[in-house]
Amino acid sequence: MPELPEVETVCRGLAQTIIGDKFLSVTQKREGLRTPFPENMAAILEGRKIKSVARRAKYILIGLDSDVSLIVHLGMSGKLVVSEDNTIYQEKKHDHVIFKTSTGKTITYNDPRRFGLIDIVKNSDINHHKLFSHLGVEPLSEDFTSEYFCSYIKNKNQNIKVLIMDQSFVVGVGNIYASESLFSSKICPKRPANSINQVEAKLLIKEIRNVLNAAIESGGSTLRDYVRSSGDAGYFQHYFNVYNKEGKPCSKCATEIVKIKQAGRATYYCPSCQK
DNA sequence: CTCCTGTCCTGCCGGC
DNA sequence: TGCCGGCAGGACAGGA
Repeated sequence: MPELPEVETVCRGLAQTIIGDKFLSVTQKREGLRTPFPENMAAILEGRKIKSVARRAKYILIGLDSDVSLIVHLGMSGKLVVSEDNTIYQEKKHDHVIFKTSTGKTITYNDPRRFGLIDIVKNSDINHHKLFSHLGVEPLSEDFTSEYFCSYIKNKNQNIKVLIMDQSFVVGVGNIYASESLFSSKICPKRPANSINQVEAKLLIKEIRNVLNAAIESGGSTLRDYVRSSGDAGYFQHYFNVYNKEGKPCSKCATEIVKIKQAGRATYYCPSCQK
């Protein structure tokens, strides 16, 4: 999926284009995705004005004037694309929900693998919502400190790479940025989490933020099918140091990048730089 | 508890 | 050329 930078990019794109619009019509082409769509979704949304667009973890929160929020998660392959030109909507394969707004925009939720989800929650209930209650700290917030890091990992024997992808520890870091930030920190992804000392924790926090911020600056990464809400591709993938680079020379020391599997997911690292 | 595996679904790529 | 296995940016349940 889109990881934090991609979701952030989509949110910023949406915020610039759809705030102030009203939902005119909502058409769903199926009953749901990973979970069923909310009951009466169209009735709840139609006529409502969009007040805000925000991100929590990898969730997009579209706040409405009825004090509820539309929650959208893009899963692995979801896209939320806005077209602004008031033209007739042309259905594409895997368009699951089509939102039309009062200013002639069409927002389509397209998701081939259907791992995403859409829900509607009262704003006052968001933090208690099943999807949100277990979430850890935002990596770009001040809550992600080395004290938090070190106390969390105390009894964790889990690989550090798997841990930084765990959304109950820190949110938004997915498979790409986990490998990339460990490379920048010179930390081997196979290290048990509780072997990370405070100096390394500080460095890793810094590098996670650097990598995420750099990716946001670049408009996210575009692999197979992620596109920004404008429909434009991001270009952070050109700056990958290790992700998808198996067998290629390390940018720092020219050692071949290695690919391993951890918790069922591919991990890329430089066996020479990362200790 | 902690940690790992399997699973949801479609599409794409590489190997044969 | 075509078929097939494996893999893909996530997250959850369930089991060891």
